Amino acid sequence: MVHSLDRSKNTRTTIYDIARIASVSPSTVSRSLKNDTRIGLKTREKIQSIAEELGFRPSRVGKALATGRSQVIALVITDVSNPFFPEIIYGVEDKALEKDYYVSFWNTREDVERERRYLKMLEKGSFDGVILAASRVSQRDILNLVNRSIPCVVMNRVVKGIPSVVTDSQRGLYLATRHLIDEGYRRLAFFNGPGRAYASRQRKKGFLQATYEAELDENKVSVSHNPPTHEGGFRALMQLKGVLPEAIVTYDDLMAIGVMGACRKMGIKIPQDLALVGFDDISQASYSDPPLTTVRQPRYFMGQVAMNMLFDFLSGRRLSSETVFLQPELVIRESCGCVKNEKGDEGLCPEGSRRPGAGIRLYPGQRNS
Amino acid sequence: MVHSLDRSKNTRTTIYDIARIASVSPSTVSRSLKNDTRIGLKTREKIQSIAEELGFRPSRVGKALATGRSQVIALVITDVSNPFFPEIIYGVEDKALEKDYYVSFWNTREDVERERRYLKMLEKGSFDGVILAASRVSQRDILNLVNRSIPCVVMNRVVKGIPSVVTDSQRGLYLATRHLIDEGYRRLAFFNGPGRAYASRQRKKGFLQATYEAELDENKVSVSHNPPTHEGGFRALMQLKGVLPEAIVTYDDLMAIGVMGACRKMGIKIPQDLALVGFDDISQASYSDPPLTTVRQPRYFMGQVAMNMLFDFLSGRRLSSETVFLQPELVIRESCGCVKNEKGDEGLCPEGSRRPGAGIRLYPGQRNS
DNA sequence: CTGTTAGCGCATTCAG
DNA sequence: CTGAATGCGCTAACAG
Repeated sequence: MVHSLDRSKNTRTTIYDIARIASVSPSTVSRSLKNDTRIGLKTREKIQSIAEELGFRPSRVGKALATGRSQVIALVITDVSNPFFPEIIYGVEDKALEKDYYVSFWNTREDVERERRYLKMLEKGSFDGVILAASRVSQRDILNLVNRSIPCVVMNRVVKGIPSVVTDSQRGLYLATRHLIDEGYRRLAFFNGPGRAYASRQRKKGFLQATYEAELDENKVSVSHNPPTHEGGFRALMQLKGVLPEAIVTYDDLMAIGVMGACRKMGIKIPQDLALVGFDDISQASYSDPPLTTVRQPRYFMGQVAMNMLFDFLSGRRLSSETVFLQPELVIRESCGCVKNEKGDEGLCPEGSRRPGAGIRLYPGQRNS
Repeated sequence: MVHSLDRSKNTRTTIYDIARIASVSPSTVSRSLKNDTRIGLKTREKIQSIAEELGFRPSRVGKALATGRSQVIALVITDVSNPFFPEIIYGVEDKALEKDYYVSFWNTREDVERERRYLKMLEKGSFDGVILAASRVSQRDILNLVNRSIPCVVMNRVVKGIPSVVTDSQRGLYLATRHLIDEGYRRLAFFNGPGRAYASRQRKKGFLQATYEAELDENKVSVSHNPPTHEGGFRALMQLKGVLPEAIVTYDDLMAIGVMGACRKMGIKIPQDLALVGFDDISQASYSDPPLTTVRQPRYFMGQVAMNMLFDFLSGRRLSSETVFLQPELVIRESCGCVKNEKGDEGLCPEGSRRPGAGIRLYPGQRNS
């Protein structure tokens, strides 16, 4: 069926075009396309089929102007090249797309000034909300943003008064340290991240908690602060003085991989001479040499949770500022020395072992699919 | 100075508010804020200062509806976790932000169906243009998208009739292979990527060109096709039969790193037993063990160029469908065995060596900053 | 140099 | 069950 509509040039088809063809009013079209039951079934179907036929795509911009909602949220991260983020991004994206939302990324590149500039652009911008997946600015800056009335959820950090989703990394580090102690290691070092950051403080607590509990000799336990990067780990190991620890836990996997590099250079064998445990379970962790024992954060799930919280916020369903804690999980591979590599398949990445968010169930009403 | 404006609640300040306060018409405000010289300097400044004072942020949505431009472009990539993309993304982003454009990412995750779905969402959507930084769909699909009248630029691939920006990877592979031959290697293997892809065909040509030129014994030269991943490289090496080549060139750095893993496992020493050259110069290449010799693509610059081409397109300045070829550069490190590591500083990432787009100057009117 | 007016595409009262 | 009218915030053509 061909309608007498001028689709000749670049002019987009609107609900008015459809209205004209269907001999109804634009509002009827608008309602029908949303399947509003107030419109008779016949008209509704008729209109929908016409829309289909014309390949009608509603203008998000028109809609945005009318509703005051752009259906776009902003996701602030530090750096797309950081392997920590992809899974978080996918979690956010998948949830967003389910509700026909888009996500726009903002890479601060670890630059506080840049982040501050971005936040300024975001406030009262065209975004319905913001997820700060990694933020280095002060709490004040964040609260400022929020007071400018843009809904916001933060991740990997707790900001009072703002909904947050974090992994309980104190517990994560406790688990890792405890495991090492159980395996008989006594001389332990924790290569922590930058001192002031929320996660660093939590992880340090977890580390110390485990060592205190086991009543380890304080002289055999050390904590240092380093950049949370490959190079940070490399340097930290090279700069060790005195006796080599029996085991090292690092703030994140990138550092652990840096430590591995340094050990290769120094002729230190992992895990024979040194046990090593990381944090995050980035994908490289499973094909490093040896495969890295680490503490997994349920990143994909975290992304989903954050997006859901933002949706709740947007729909006014929940204006709470609760913090959601997700549980980490110790992933034992070979670098901690308590698993023998008999099958000899290290180096290949066991897909099954990194199902996003597997086994975590803490956020009320959430399920892992 | 305090104006009698009700800023009590969530209602955003508009040009009408400013107009009222300044006792001018909205259009005067609109013009003044764009610094339109038709408006008297005094009024302009007065209005600008009022806007400033009120913290006025123009609504992109209103503007979009009025102008038919959303100031958002879509960037289609396969996977944020692929280290190939970050620099491209930054190039696009930086250029976009300069002109107050936002970029929205679309991760196809190497899934052709997903990509097709995305392209459908993009057509006539709320985007001013699309950059396909990595596309796996057919040319037809792409041309379809474009015919739906959304400006489009493709990268890393040449599509007839569409502006493209690609690295001359035939030349890249020629340079790599030629270098190995010059260094005396004669038994060469090329671990290529998937056979059908544009880049694979080009790179294979470059490899063969160099081997023909040097009149290498055909029996000592081999090409295989593999997934362009860490695992693809790992597997390719494990599956080698017969005599180990003296040197291997891989389709990309990820594969090369996979090869390194396999070699460690097999007790093959690089570069003593085997020379290795990658492609791309991802950041890991400089801190692998040993540091990887590779062919650098000017990715940051490519991103900038693509964004600029899209802008040209949008402003109607150039509707050409030219293909821009950028020149690759051979980056010699240690894995090819022609540089001795005397300083012993491998493992650290030499920042200076990866300045984005350094030294490339091929796109007319472009400069590297 | 500045104001008036009329949309851009859609959602949403309020009527009927 | 449906239509008319209005407005979201801004731009731009047309008048002065």
